[in-house]
Amino acid sequence: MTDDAMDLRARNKRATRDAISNAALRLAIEQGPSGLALVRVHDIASAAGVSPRTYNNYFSSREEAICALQADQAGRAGQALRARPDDEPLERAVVAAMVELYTDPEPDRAGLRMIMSTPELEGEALKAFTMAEGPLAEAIAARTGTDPARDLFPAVTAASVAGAIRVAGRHWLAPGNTDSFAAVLTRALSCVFAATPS
Amino acid sequence: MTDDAMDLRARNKRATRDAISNAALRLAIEQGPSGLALVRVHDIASAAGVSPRTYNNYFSSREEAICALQADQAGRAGQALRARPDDEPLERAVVAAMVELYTDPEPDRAGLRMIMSTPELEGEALKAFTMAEGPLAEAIAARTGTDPARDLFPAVTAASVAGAIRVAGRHWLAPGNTDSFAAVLTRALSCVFAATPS
DNA sequence: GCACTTGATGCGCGGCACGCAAGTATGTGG
DNA sequence: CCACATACTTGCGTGCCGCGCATCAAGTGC
Repeated sequence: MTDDAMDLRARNKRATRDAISNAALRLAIEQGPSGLALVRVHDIASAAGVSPRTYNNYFSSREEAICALQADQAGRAGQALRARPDDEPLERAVVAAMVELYTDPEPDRAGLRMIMSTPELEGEALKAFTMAEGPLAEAIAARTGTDPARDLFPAVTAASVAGAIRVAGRHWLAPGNTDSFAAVLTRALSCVFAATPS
Repeated sequence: MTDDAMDLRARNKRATRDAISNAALRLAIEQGPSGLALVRVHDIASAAGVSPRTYNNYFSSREEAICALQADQAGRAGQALRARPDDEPLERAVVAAMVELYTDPEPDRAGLRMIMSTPELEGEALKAFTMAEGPLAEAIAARTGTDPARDLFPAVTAASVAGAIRVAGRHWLAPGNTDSFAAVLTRALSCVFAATPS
């Protein structure tokens, strides 16, 4: 899973991918939410030290490039839950897995704010989040011993968890908030498992 | 709210908007999920009896045009919940409101399948769904008497409800399913309010 | 070292979003 | 009934983008 576990080709590929994605996010943050249109593909590519043509060998839209890191992280949700001990009850396992996933490291406020305050980027991030629901639902089903094909519980819970993470992010970004993301996330997730106001 | 409640200008505007959006959806269905790229703006416009330039006075992307109907419907979620009697308990009110919203009329299988099996359209629909969560959260907060600024419950629940509707849609489209959408939707929503497998 | 695989790049085409400036239909006051 | 104000439609031009194709270079296995 680490760099030296893959051959040179794979490492270079990941390196350029990360370079492009980091450059895209950085430029987007510099321009601010209102200036997304000013972030040209050419700028991203040259900031990443790569040709424009190469840029879209990796991404087919600016939004995709900017949100790639978020997408990768969300994609690990399923495996994060599976990594919890089998005998842990669902709620505890979900909270622990998601807190671990989103606390290492603490999310970048500027990047998250940029994404969540730009409709086009939010849409892209949303897509990534939703893609992650499938594996997460399977992990939940495996843990609860339910059949995803017949029972809607795993899928609905996965969607709820994803939604809670989004809500937590939004609340964490709210002006004047001082709590750690882990704290907010825990509060949000507790709402999923308790149908009454906290 | 009905047609004759607005002046001619507004009625014409809505008429062309609907014409464009219907044409877009129809053409998309004809081409199927894999052929979205073949649905040109020019085709949509001429099918709607309007110039290409007018098309993007209303929509700035094919996806937006195709998903406009879904988006409008989702946007009514908040008001649908507010329309329920004040003394109705939350779960009952939510289920009733959403079933009413999504059963008049029964969703179009072809359109829904088209959208949910095309990543780009799914992303657009997702965005529309998420936009509707805000008003829905406010309606939930008003009903439960909680403060949306301090308590995450309304927002998380709104997100969960939206997620449940999506899951219901996906399950309803699954091959071999014979239940009505209302039935599936009710089952999915019940998962939101019960943290244990049904 | 050599043939093969795979990623990077340059070029060109078709398409799209959108600003701008008429042209035209709709609503209003005299 | 008519002129004026409003705002929707349309054509045109511009700049940017996604992507197929052919080529080149770096990496890999024998």
